[in-house]
Amino acid sequence: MTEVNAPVTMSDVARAAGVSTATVSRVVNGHYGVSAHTSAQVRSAIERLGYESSLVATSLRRSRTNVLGLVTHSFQSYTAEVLKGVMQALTRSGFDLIIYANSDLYGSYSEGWEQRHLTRLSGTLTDGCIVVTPWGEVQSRTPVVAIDPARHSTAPAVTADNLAGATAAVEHLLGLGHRRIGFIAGRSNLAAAWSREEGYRSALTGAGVPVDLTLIGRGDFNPESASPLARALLQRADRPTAIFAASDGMALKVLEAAKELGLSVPGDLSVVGFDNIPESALTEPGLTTVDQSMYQLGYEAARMLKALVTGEWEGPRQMVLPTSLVVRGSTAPPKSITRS
Amino acid sequence: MTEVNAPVTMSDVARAAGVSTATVSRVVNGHYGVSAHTSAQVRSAIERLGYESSLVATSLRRSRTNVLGLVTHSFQSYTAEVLKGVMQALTRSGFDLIIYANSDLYGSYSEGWEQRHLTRLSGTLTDGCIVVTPWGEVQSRTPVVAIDPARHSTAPAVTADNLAGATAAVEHLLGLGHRRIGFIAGRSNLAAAWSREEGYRSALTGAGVPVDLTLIGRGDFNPESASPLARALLQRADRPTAIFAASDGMALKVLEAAKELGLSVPGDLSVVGFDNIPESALTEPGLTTVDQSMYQLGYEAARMLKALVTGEWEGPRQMVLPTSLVVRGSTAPPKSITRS
DNA sequence: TTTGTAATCGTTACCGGTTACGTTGACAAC
DNA sequence: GTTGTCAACGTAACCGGTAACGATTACAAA
Repeated sequence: MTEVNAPVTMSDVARAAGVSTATVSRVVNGHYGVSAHTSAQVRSAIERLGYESSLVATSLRRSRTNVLGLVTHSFQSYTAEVLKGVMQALTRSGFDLIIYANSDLYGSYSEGWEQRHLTRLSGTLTDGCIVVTPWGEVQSRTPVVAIDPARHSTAPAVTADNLAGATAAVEHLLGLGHRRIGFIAGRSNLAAAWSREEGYRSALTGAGVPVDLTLIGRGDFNPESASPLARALLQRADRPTAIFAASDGMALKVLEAAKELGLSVPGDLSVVGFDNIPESALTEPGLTTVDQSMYQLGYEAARMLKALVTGEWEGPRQMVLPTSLVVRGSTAPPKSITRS
Repeated sequence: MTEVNAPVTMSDVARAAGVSTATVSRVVNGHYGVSAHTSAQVRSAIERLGYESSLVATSLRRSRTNVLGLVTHSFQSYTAEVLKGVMQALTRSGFDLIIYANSDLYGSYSEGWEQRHLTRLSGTLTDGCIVVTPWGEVQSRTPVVAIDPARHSTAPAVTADNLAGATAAVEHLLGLGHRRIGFIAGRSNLAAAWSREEGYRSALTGAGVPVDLTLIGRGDFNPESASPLARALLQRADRPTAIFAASDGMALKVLEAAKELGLSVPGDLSVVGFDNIPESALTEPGLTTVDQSMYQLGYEAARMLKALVTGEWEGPRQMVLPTSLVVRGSTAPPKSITRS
């Protein structure tokens, strides 16, 4: 890297080409009203000086920047998968992507981060934003698409079919013969968390198993939040024979807790997660989970945002993507039951 | 989301509080020269209107923004792992992160992308940048740390010990009894690609095995580039008994090609990769590879950049992190050899 | 030759902040 | 009473671009 103290600006180019900055601007943006000769002069000066327009200055003055934003609270496996999908959807679209992530100055779960980030970017920098797991409603001058939105949100959003997924997961456990099934919930203001709990409840009810509130632990999707909850459930005299966690990150902590307590999985305890993050396939045994294709979520969100920005979107503004159960080694019939 | 057409600006706050924008700015930035009473007035107005400073406007005028940048050419597993490390290092550091990725308008491998991105950001938006796998030297007003830099670069950089890793990988194959070992190289202008090839050569030479240039395929780290090369190697009459690919992405394509040609791994062919991306553990059989902790690369790069920006860096400006061989199911002794 | 029109290009206000500088007024020292 | 000092605040220039508008010129038509 070479340190350069004087960045080359548009007026440098203008001076070198012997024209005004307005003309340079016209050349750069391909606007009407520049003679071929002048244009060539300017282009040559740009080339010679290595000029590149400042994203900041441009976006301050202009409404359209051809940059889409993505704001996220933290950066984990989930986010990474989403990002891959977003990038795929944006390839050769003419839109660049800016991802903004904060350094958590206000603490891990400071409310309103999505609004703060959004305001800082959306003022001018980006033409629209994707918000990953927002906590509430947000305001913005430019279109916003949420991935895993807050409950009761009517804003554009892409989400997985959490209800069906959770139902399938619990029905899988019921089918294996489990009746005492614990649940570790996610942050309740997220629609995803709510739907997954709803799936858990309806599957039980559908099978004629009463919902035991003491078997429900209140986590917040943060893996660490699951450890004490899992331990509490597993140290009960009448411990559940299976635990369904609302996210893989939390499910992995359940596996950890079981190991610490000397319980074998799936012998003494079956565990099911939700998300199908890459890590869930690497545990021993592999984690049975619900796949929600975070890649697909990102891809569809980006596609929708792109179209909203250009004003071409015609489909529904809320999209639900299918989920599927992935059965791995962490689930088996409970010991006390012998299935035919 | 609610669409709002008038974003609240600093002058809105100033008007509401009955002061000038200069005073608001002083309050926001905690500068000297505002009475407690006025300050309270302004703060109240900010709260009431929900004002948030525009990152763009601020960075245009100011030199310091407390935002670090990361520019990358594409977004794959490798990048995602790096990002996790970067975010970890930046947690509670007071620096936010902006990731800039382009949409590939100029084609997948347009030269000079890193300089273009950097110039657009570094003008003002960021205090410094991490560049992931740059193709050449870059110029910038602000500090730049490269991850996997170009060859012969003397700029600040973090890289894995590619030479040792590649040597270990090939020695592993040699130890299993392989003698005809193919190699699929990476993009040669990257130092990483060069070192990995150097490791391949020196391991062979060290074992008294002559380097057969026809066994070396020239890839570019792009997974797709490996497919035809792998097929070419495997369709030879005297096909190699093992292939070492300079990246996991390419190694996975070798596995694919082998499968298509009806070759069993590791029975007919051993395969070794480099990187240890999550996917490499999920294949059947698992891919033997060299772990380079991309997480660690990101973490250290961010740590270095942070210190360079604040002027506190004292260590060496080029850092090499250790690698380790991860043996999985894709390597075994060649069929013709029986080891004692 | 005069006039109209369109092409070309410069001037300037502006985007939303920051900051150098100037102004005001309160208070203390002379 | 005058002067000096300093805190508190406003004014205006500025960052690097964009775009509305006005000015200039060339060329064709009258």
